[in-house]
Formats: sequence, C-alpha cells, structure tokens
Amino acid sequence: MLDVAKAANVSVATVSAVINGSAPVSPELRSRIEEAIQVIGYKRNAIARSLKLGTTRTVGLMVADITNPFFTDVVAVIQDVLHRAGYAVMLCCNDEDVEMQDEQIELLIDRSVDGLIIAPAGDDETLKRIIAGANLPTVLIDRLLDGIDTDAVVLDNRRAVHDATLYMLGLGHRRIGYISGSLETSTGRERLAGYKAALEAAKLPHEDDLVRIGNFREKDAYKATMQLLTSTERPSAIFSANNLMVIGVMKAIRDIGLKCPEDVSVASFDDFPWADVFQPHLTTIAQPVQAIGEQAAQLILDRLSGKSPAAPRRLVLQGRLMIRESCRPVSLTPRAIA
Amino acid sequence: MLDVAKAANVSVATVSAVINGSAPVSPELRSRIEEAIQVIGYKRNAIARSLKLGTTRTVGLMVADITNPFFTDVVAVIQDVLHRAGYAVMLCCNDEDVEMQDEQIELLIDRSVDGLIIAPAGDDETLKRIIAGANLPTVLIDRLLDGIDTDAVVLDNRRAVHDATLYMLGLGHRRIGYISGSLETSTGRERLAGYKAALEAAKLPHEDDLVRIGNFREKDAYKATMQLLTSTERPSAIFSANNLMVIGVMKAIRDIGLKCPEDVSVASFDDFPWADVFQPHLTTIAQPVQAIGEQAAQLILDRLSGKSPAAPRRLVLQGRLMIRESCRPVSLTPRAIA
DNA sequence: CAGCCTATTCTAAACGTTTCGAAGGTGTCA
DNA sequence: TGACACCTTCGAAACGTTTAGAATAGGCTG
Repeated sequence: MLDVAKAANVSVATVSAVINGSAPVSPELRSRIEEAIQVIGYKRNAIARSLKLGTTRTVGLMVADITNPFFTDVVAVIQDVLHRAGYAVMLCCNDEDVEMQDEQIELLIDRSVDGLIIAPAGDDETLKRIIAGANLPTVLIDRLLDGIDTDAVVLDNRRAVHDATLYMLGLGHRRIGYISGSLETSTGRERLAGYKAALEAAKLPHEDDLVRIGNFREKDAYKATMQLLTSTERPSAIFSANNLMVIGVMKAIRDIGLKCPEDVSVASFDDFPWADVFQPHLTTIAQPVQAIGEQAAQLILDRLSGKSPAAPRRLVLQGRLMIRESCRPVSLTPRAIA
Repeated sequence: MLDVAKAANVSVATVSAVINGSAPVSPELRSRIEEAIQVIGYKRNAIARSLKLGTTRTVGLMVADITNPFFTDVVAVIQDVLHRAGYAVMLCCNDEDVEMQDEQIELLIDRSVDGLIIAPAGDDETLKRIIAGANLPTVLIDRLLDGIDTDAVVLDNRRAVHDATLYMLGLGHRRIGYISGSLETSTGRERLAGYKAALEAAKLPHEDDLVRIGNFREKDAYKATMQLLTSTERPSAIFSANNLMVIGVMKAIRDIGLKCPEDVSVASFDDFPWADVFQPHLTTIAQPVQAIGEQAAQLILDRLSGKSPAAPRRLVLQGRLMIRESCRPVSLTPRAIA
C-alpha cells in the first residue's frame, strides 16, 4: 500500500480511502491511485486489516464427524451461504472425540474467528467453559449443550423418533431394539426419549436390554446389534439412531445369517440419497439438511451484523418419516419371536 | 501482552521471550511472568503474530464437492494430520463450478494461507494464473492441472479403469456403456482413456454413442444412462466414472424397469462403506483414501517446513478392484442384446 | 481583503506481536 | 583495578493496515 501511495504520489490514507470508499477522493487522485494499484498488482493484506479492525471475516465451523453425510450436507450449505456473504469458513472435525474437540475449539478461537458454528461431540464441561469464555457469536446445530444459551437450530428429535417407533409398533412389532447414539449428546438423549415415549404410549414395558449404545459409529453399532440379535429373545425390529450406525446394524444382520426385512425390520434416523435404489430400501427419518444449513448460516450472519435480537433464537425443525420397505408387518416375519 | 509485562514489571520483549522460549530468561522473571499470564488469562494474539511473522499456520483446502464421500474421507484425514501439526484448515468447496472455484481460491489466498491443497473442478486458465501468481506451496490431489508443476498425489486412474473394463470384458460383455466425468478434469480424461485402452486391447471398435458425459453428478448421470438404455442397441453393462454418478445410473435402470445385475451389469469408480450390505452389492474401484489424505498432508507439511526437495514430487497410488455382485457373465443376462 | 467555510489530503498513532541491537550487571583474569 | 566477556533485560522499530484529527487550498461573504 505504501508502494501504491508512492507510485501515485499520495499518502497511504488516501489510498486506503479509495480502496474502502470510506472517504471522498477527487476523481483525479482516484484514477491515479487505481492505475497504480493495477500496475503494481497490489492486494490488500487481510491480516493487517484484521489486526486493526479486530475482525477476520472468518467463522469457525466444528462438527463431530465430517465423514457423516448428514454433517457433510449441512457443512456444504453453510459454507456456501457464508461465502456468498464474504466470510471464509475454518473447518474442524473431531471424530466424536471430546478431548480433540476442546483442542479444536481452542484452535479456532486462537485464529480469531468472528463466530462459531458448532455441532458438539459431547456435553463437556471444558468445552462449555471455553465457549462461554470466548464470548463470541455462537450457533449450535443439531446438538444442544446444557446450560449454554445461544442461537441454535435443531431437529425435533424426540417427536421424529416417537413417530417412527409408533409406525413400527403399528406394524405389530413389540420387541423393538434401539441402537442409541452417545447419551453425552442432546440428540442421543432426545431420540431415545422419543422411543421410550412411544413404547410407553403403547403401554409396553420398557426393557433395558433392548437398548444398546452405538455411539453414532458403525463399529459400535455392529457390536451392539450382534448382542441384540444373539440375545435369548431376539427383537423383531431395530431402530438405529443415525445413518452411520445403520450400516453396522445391517452388517450384523447379514453376518448372523438373517435378512432384512424378512427376519428383522430396520429403520433409521437420517436419510440416504441411495435409499430408494439399493435394497432393502431403508425406511428412514429424513432431516431437512438444506434448511438446517441455511438457517444456521443466517443466524450467525445476523448475529455478526448485529441484526439479531439480544435473546438467543432457537429454531426447531421437523423430520420426515420416509416409509420404504425395510419394515414389515410382524405377521410376515416368520422367524420372529415377537 | 503489555498488561502481562506491566503486571510482572518487565518489558514486553521478555514476556515474548518466555512465551516463545526464544531467548534465555532467568528463572525468577520466568515464574513471575508465567504467574502474571495465569492471573490475567492472557492469550497471545495470533493475528498480530501472523502480521509480524508473515505466516498464519493455516492451509487452504479446496475440493470440488464436499458432498462426495470420497472427498469427505480425504478431507477428514488431511484435517486430522494438519491439526496434529498445529495447522488450521480453511475449507472451500465449489460444487464443481469453475467460476466459484476462482473466487474461493482468491478468498483463501486473501486470507494469507501458508499453503494450498486443491482438487480442482476444472482445468481453468484463470485458476492456473491465480495459483502461479500466488507463489504458495501447493499440492494437487486427485486431479492434475495441465502446465502446473507442483507436488501432487493422484491415483493411477487409467490403469484402474482399464482393469475394471477388462474384468467386464472377461465376463463376455461387448457393449459396455461408459458414464464419464467432466473431461475438463484429468480424472475425467484418464479414466476414459483407461476404458478406451481396454476396448482397444480387446480389439473392439470404439463406439462414440456408448460414452456419455455425466459430469460427476448424479442428475447428469441419470440422464446419460436414460439415453444409453433407450438407445437401439442397449449396452449389457455400464461403468460409472465415480460414486455420485452410479446412484444416478441405478436410478435410471430402476426407472426404466430393468434390474441390475440381471439385465444390466454395473461397476463404478469409488467404493462405499455400505457396498457389501445393500443390494446389489456393487463392484467398485476402491481408492486408498487414507493414504491419499496422509500423503497430501505430508507433502504440504514438508514443503512448509522447507524439507522438500526443490523438484515437485508426484505420488501415484493404485486403486483396487472390489469384485462383488453387480456384474454377471453376459450369458446370464437374458435380455441383453450384446 | 480578512475571515470563514468546505472539500480534500495528509500526518501520525494505533492494533499486538517479534526481534535486533544496545544497555546494564556480574564475574574472571591479567 | 581495569579490560573484557558473558548473561540477562530492555527499548524501539517493524509488520500493513485504518482513522481521528490536523493541515492545506480554494471559494465565498461581508
């Protein structure tokens, strides 16, 4: 910038004024400066600018698992919206690991991001302290954090699972296995609550051994399903609390020599683009990923531009039950013990 | 930092020395300073540091489509390795859009990233000019750029598709449809070349109307497959040049009332975690995503630490043909015209 | 023509670090 | 005791911007 100023024979203040349009500059100087910028090929240094302005036009985005297509879709739209608004996105993922999560958040804050969008891996005290301490515009997506009162966009998890469970119950299933996500997360807890509520509404006793923790990961879900299927009273249906886990569920069913839906009905949280072309066509709960991403981005943008009301805004979206072919009436499930 | 210096009654230079361990400091002052840091809760400002040092410890990562599980997997490991090395990752994706790609790269460079890892959407002149002009450590992944001579890690695409085609040929297929990716990308071109080479080796005439462009996207692949399947001489097998497109291929097969593999054999580039549990079990070419990510990250890390040789390093990995059940001998394909 | 107002331009401080070279203190040796 | 070296600490400049306020020039008014 100093070079430009010299070349155009003006002060840096004037150069800054034409670049930012922050002050009136005579046409003559303006064109001289613009030419000098062209000739020199000058690019304003964003770091220096950030230092002075105290803003980086960058938002930190942390999700638990970028390998999960649900998060991927959401990240893609957030990234898109934010870019259009001139913001860069700094991405972190932590493999559902709480320790790494703390590090990553620190790293983002250290880089002076202007805001944070987070899908937390777990309800960690350290994390909450860090977030509170950072005092940055923050929006939580997918998962809430007890005691952290910020903007957020989440799904009505309880209701979605409640409805799905009701659907399976309606098919006559009485022993429905439930592969749960980590109960450290609000989604893990809410989804399980939906399942239990539906059982209760149907006046079925809650049986602890029908619920197994799969931690939202394929491997753990595989093991959990194995246990479920080799137990004395095998369930006639299984619900998986997310997309990654349902792969593990299906693998376990296959490895144990059973078939879905003939022997076991299966339904899952999160939809797949290929769900109605590969068999069995999975019955799922589809999340409005586009809307989640857009609204999260908008929430942080509003907050950053000071347009938001002081009170945190909490958006709750509804899932959609996609009934396909992986669940059958229990009467058509010959080997079922239900 | 000034506050810390005052509190400990020393100069900022000394504070900086203990924080960075860049100069010897007496035990007494050191402990006094460390205490002051604790008390004040001081965090060094990375922006100011970057300004002085001319380095941000951030690398820009741009992939064509973060919704594509292949890229997702690679991004996840790159992110992981880089984080361990103390680098942050700034992520961009451009939906295979060349214009947006230019913008995004500019945005990354504008943020003063220390290096760039790119899977370019297309062989765009502007992009190449920008990259060359930025004069940053750069590593290309998955796709090369004509005339840009940097570190890179890619797959031996030609050979992988060549082998897969040979496999289908071995099953007796003579009319193999090919849904190609964008020929603006090196992968698009190389994969197609592998297909053609295999046909040639089998002394089969090359027929232009067996090759359709699907641009690596599901929708385009769907249309392309529709054309292929409604043509007068329907192919008995179809190869899809990536994972997203094979969904489109399968949807078209379904919508036209055919079955895979009974009526049409299908194989595809890129593997899926669910490929051997949902039907038909797809025959695919698996890429070593872990290795690609690790090596790309290592390449940029070496370059950033000046450990690399001056000459660019080009790593070529091999794909693996995962033979499953979506391809059958042509003799078992009753309705085939082949 | 002095005085004043406006429009434009400039000077200089500030953002929070790092680091070079200087300064001060202590110890050793002739 | 003076010269010298070494070790620790410090002052101040520099990185590249933005911006408040001062300065300058020109035009207008009384």
